Amino acid sequence: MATVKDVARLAGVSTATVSRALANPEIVSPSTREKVEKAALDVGYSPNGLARSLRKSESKTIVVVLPNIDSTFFSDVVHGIEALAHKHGYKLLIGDTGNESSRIGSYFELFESKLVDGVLSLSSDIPESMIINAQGEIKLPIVIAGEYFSDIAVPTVHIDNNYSAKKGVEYLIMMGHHKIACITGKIENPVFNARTNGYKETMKKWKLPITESYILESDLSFISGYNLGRQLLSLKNPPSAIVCHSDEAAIGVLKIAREMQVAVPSELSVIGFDNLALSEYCVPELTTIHQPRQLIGETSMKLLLDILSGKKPNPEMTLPTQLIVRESSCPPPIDQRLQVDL
Amino acid sequence: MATVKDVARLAGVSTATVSRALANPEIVSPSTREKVEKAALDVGYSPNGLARSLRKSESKTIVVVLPNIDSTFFSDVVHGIEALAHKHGYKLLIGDTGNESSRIGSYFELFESKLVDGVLSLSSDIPESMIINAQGEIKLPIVIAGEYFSDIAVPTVHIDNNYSAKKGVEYLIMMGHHKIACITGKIENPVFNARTNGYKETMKKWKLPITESYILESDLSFISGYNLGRQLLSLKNPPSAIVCHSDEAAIGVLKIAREMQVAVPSELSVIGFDNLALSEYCVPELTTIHQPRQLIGETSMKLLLDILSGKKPNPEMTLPTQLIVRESSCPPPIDQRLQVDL
DNA sequence: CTGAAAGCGCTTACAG
DNA sequence: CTGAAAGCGCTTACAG
Repeated sequence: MATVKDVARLAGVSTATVSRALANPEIVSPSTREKVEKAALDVGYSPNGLARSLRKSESKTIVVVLPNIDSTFFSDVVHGIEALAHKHGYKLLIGDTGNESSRIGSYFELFESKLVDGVLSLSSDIPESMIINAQGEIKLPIVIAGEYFSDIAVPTVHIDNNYSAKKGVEYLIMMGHHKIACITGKIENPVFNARTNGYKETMKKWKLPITESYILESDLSFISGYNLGRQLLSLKNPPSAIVCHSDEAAIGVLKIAREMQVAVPSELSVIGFDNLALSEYCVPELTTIHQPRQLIGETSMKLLLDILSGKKPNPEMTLPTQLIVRESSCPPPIDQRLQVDL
Repeated sequence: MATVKDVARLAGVSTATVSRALANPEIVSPSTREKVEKAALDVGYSPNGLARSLRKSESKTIVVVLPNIDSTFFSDVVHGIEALAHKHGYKLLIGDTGNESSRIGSYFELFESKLVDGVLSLSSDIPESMIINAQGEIKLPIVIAGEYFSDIAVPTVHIDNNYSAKKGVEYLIMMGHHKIACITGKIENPVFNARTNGYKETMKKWKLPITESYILESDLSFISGYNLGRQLLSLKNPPSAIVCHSDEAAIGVLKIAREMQVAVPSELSVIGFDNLALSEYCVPELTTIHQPRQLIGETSMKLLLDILSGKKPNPEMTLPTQLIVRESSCPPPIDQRLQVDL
């Protein structure tokens, strides 16, 4: 491979001039610029990015830590990140943890290794020690997309998970539901913890009982929704509504309901979360909470870009969600309806 | 940041010894090894990956070029790649082209820049000039997951798209269908070209007419399936079956059929392609062609790993597909049935 | 506007 | 088993 040296020799200038002519054409004379450009072309020069990064101490790369690249949710967010990153000349390294938090550490280490300039984490269950040094300061450029609770203001982009979850439950209660079950994610994940609290707080607010057998943890996949849906519908006192903290789980519930001949929505209301494209294509179409996935990605990347360029970023950005009412929800059967005093 | 120099000073050895003690512990004396390890810990040493890569001329990174990270199909393949790459110490750079082939070039250039050791392309419409040099040789470690037609044997991992498409059409014909439409992808993409040929060849083989208005190009999204499905069902002579070259498009067809009150499968059979998880969760459950997505990813990565380690790889690997019969297909109404002489 | 020189941090023949 | 030295390919103060 050709190097600056080869170009310099052919153009009859120093390597310093080659470097300048290629990086800052305006600071060399037009005639040398031309000579260098021609020589670079002739020898088929292409700069060694490793050497450049080593010298400049910047890799122009960031790592996206994500729990699971399979998930439509995350790939949409990554798409948003990618769009903005590319525009600013940043490359993206995949930091898939396969849902094992043990692998998170190795991706954070890429920063110490100078292989990435920063971390954009879509995982929110990160040990504090990875982010904060002994003096209690943030030790690397990082933005977290998701909930993160800490004494230190780590820049975070998220939706209001608590409030969004409440909206769904409240909507059901307004229609007269009171036997409302909840299929959520791993409760140690701050995102699902917040949503589950939203569910509980709303039930409490309306003086509705919180039944343990109505609150189910899962991985929020199709199959989990399917299995836990069966579990709920087999209860001697089954719910009249199920809120799911993912669209996939909700669609799993839709399927088992059909198999068990429980009519949705007339006998059972089902609500999802995310508003994935497919939520509009299932039967019945899914009522769900819309999350601006691509915007979450873009906004996180924008924040990280700010940090990287030395600006003080907003420490926290909350993006709006929206309840999308479609066909999978309606008031419960008359005999199960709750009279709410407004 | 601490460097080898700092460790060397503290341990009282040379930088060469530090490097050896850390990379090949067995070639230094136990006592020095211990000193170095302790010193490294004390100063908080972490090796500079850029310097190492520059020196060793390998980045331990490969770029995954993919048309569209949003797509469930591709993210499953990437998942397979990731699993194996991680095991062998390789990092993955995202090369999302956002369906614009113009962006492919910049990802291939990462190899010249020494930023990646090879390319794993999930895009198959790559200009030959990016792969082959003036002497007609492959100029970089590359594996293509998908169809690639060339005089040069570029290592390729794929399914038999032509044959797989045929299986679906033949299955419909066996049941008596003859008015079979086809919603495919961009025909300039070799993958969809092969599938469409499979469709046409099967029709021809059974002496069935190939109707231009029955063959529709699209981006294979939900919405395209929905729109093109309407177009087909509005024809004065509508098809009794539609084969779609993605599950999403098939699910779009399912939706418009429902809205137009065309019963699936009794009045219309629908077949998808890919066997995404959701194909089992739609209504009716989708008959489709299974593709081993994760295996495609793993196999491609394995091939690339072989190339990277100097082995001659299999130039081409064809992975099996499978027709999965579910609820969305059945024989056509009696009056539309074709009598096939076997 | 240009060149000589230093240096980013590592690894590896070479010599002992 | 260990050290001195070179070098990967670039960029950038410094001096002119």
